Amino acid sequence: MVLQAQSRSRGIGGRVILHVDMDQFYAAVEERERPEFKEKPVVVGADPKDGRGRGVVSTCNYNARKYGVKSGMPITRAWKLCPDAIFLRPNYKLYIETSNRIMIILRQYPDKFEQWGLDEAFLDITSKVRNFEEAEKLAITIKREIHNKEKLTCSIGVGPNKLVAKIASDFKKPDGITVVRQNEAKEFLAPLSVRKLLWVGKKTERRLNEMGIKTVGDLANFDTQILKEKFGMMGSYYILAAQGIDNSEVVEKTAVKSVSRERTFEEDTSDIDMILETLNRLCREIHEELIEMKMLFKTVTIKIRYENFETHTHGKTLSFFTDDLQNLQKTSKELLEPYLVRQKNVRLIGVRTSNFASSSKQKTLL
DNA sequence: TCTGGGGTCCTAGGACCC
DNA sequence: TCTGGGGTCCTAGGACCC
Repeated sequence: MVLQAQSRSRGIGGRVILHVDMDQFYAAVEERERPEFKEKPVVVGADPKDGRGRGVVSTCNYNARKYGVKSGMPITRAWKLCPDAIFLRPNYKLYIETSNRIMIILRQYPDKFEQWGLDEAFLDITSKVRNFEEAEKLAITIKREIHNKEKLTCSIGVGPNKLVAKIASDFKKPDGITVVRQNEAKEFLAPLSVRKLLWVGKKTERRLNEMGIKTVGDLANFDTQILKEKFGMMGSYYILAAQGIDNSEVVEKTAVKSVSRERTFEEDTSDIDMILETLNRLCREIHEELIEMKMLFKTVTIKIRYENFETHTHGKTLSFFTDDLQNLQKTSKELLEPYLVRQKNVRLIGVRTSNFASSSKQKTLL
């Protein structure tokens, strides 16, 4: 991921990168469609089912945040914090359509463009501007165009690399612009929690905290050898990141490498027929998508999660590429069956296909 | 706090080949 | 006859992103 594109460094002058991040994207799109929602707390995510629902909050608006609701939070907790909120199921079709139009707008501006999820993008505008002042003006122009055409706001970070631009875009939300030059980067990052760094998630944050590293400044001053030993390649990345250095390029995303579906049951179950029926349905959904993409798969991997959250994956690589539904269903059933033991209720099952070849090359590949 | 769904990449061990 | 080293592919698990 990050590390592969990492080795090349830029010549003198340096880069200018924008990170554009739509504000509370799903909730904002819903508010745009239903302006009366604007004054109320809106939570987009799973169905709370009067406090018995499963799943999490995808996005919520600022009115919901006042009650302590956050994305990623269990929907039952959000329901307890704010039972009067408007709880909406995500309307992905609408978000994807909106996202596609926004990405078309953004693509006009940079030399290099990289979409991140539905609502974020990196823009390398190095050759388009002479300095960071011009970059800030361009950011204003972009914000204005998105707002005129889509009636949505975004926050933009301007930085010398992707890491700093991304953290900067999060600095003044919503509807903000934050500019951080290379010579300001280290100072800008130093007081922030290590958690703000790209690729530092919950687990890594905890490990770093246990080593006495809480802020990016702490990380910058820590023994680099120990970090490398403890965190491997990522350790080397963290050391540079803490200095505000990130040489990864803005690159267009390449073709998808896997297609998967998974389902959490409404209640943990031991109903084998129901589980296998669900498995078949997931296979059908995957199959449809693969046909549309004109892709053949060679590897099938199933996933099972028991009621105690113990999770296993089990995969098999075939000796040939195929897009046959019966084969997918048969293979995933064979892979899953050893895990369907009577003593443990099942919470989730999933199927993933990977190891793709284009079906136009079907005849030549084995 | 009782933890979705769709992805990507890294790690580490093992098989297998030369 | 107790044992190298490099390369590639596969498998399972895990961390992270939105």
